[in-house]
Amino acid sequence: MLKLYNTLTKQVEEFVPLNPQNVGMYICGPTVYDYFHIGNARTFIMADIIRRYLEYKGYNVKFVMNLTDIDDKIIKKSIEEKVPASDVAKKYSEAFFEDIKRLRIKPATIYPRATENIAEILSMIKALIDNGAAYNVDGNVFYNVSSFKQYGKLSGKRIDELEVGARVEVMEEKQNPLDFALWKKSKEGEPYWKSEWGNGRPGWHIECSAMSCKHLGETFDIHAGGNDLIFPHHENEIAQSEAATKKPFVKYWLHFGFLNINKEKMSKSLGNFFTARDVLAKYSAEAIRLFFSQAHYRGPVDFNNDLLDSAEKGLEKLKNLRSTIESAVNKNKSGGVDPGFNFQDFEKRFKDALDDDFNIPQAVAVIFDFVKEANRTISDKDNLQLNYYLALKDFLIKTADNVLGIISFEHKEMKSDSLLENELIKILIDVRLKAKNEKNFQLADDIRKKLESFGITLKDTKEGTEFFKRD
RNA sequence: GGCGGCGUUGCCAAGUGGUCCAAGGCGAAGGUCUGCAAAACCUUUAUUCGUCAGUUCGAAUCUGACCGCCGCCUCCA
Repeated sequence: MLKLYNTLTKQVEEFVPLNPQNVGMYICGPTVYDYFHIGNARTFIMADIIRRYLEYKGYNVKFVMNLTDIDDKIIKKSIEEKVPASDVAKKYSEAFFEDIKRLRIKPATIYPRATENIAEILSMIKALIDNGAAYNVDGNVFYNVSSFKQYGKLSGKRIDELEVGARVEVMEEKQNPLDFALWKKSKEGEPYWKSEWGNGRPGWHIECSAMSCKHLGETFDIHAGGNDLIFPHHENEIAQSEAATKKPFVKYWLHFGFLNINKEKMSKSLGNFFTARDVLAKYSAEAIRLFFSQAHYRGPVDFNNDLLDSAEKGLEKLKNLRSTIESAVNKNKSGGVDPGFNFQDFEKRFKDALDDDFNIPQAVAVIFDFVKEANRTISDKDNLQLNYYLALKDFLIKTADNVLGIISFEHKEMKSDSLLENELIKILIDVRLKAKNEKNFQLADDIRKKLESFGITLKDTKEGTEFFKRD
């Protein structure tokens, strides 16, 4: 039974989807005005693992991630770069898709964009006005926060306390400083869409309400995002959606902890800003995923190169076992003994960990325990049956590959090995063997060292020399 | 000022009342195997969970105080 922490109730609750088979999940995607950063990557990866785990459990997940492709930051960039806002959005949307692919993030079921859903947005704004939750002031439409009695139920904030803070933008037109824009009147030269209130563009919060409703319905199961979105973004989404539909918006709210650099918030002004691309240039997607998987999704995480190095190193254990499995499978020997390995137990521990509010670090620990146990069995007995190796592979594909995404079997297999290259390596291995037999260890070691520098590792075993290529 | 989070071994980090004298990863030390390696395996590496006081038969886990760190309250994953 899956339990998860719900920000709305501040409690760990049993997960009961609205429909027993199908789960609707929405995550706030990027504003496409720049490359996304490593903190965004954490959110996307955590959401990805949660989604994959729900699928592992047999749910049919409809996973919706929006792209905010029109907003102030995009307009600002378009002015700076003297290109249309749509070009900025196009460029960074494409970069976004490249990056998430490299991070091995499974594509969403659908990626709705704000600019492609203006009609839905307008009709929701209209419904809000009709319901007395919004008002138009000279082409700007605002949400009337005081009209929604439950405003603050997600973030635990109270309207009267917020007003005292006096840090909210002062705008003459607003009835209440906390009211937020649903529709922004366009200024000269800005992109706009026509509406009954005049030319303008949608406010930030409304697109998520409108698009989640369109694709997941008025009430859906899971809404996720970074911690900082709790207020005001998600609070506003609730206010908009529930005032428009008069129905509960979301059943479970999931929020991810922040990524810090040396305990400080990452920001461009502090100069400690890393895009996901920067990090991918130095580290593998699997290492990045493993690194994030070793901390609980709700807590903060500190990011630096040493930690990524550790993760990359830890991955070696997994990759080495993969190599062992693959060379055993390739040999395809018949006979051998069945070590009586308890796969069910590991699978149960893996499930129990993730059922407990997605305790991904615990699930990773189970994987490493599994690796150790598998290696122990292999080093104990040298005549193991093929089925055993296939079962090891099957387990790792189901868990570490398909759910966590920290190792890939498919990728390895698809890597096109040149026949010529392999034959040449075999010749070198033969030469080295002769050298070894003649006790010419210097030559033998030299060959091994040279091959190593091309990423080819030789391993002497009882059954001869094997070689592995690093990814 | 309001709301929330955090402080566990050399580093990262899970655990939130007994089965924990605390998982897993990295690092370190010794050993097995090997011509030497690599990989793997074995052993060791927190009598202790920010501090103090309390509740309890029993606490890293609950309560209180204190110290330290951080986030949100404004665009932000």
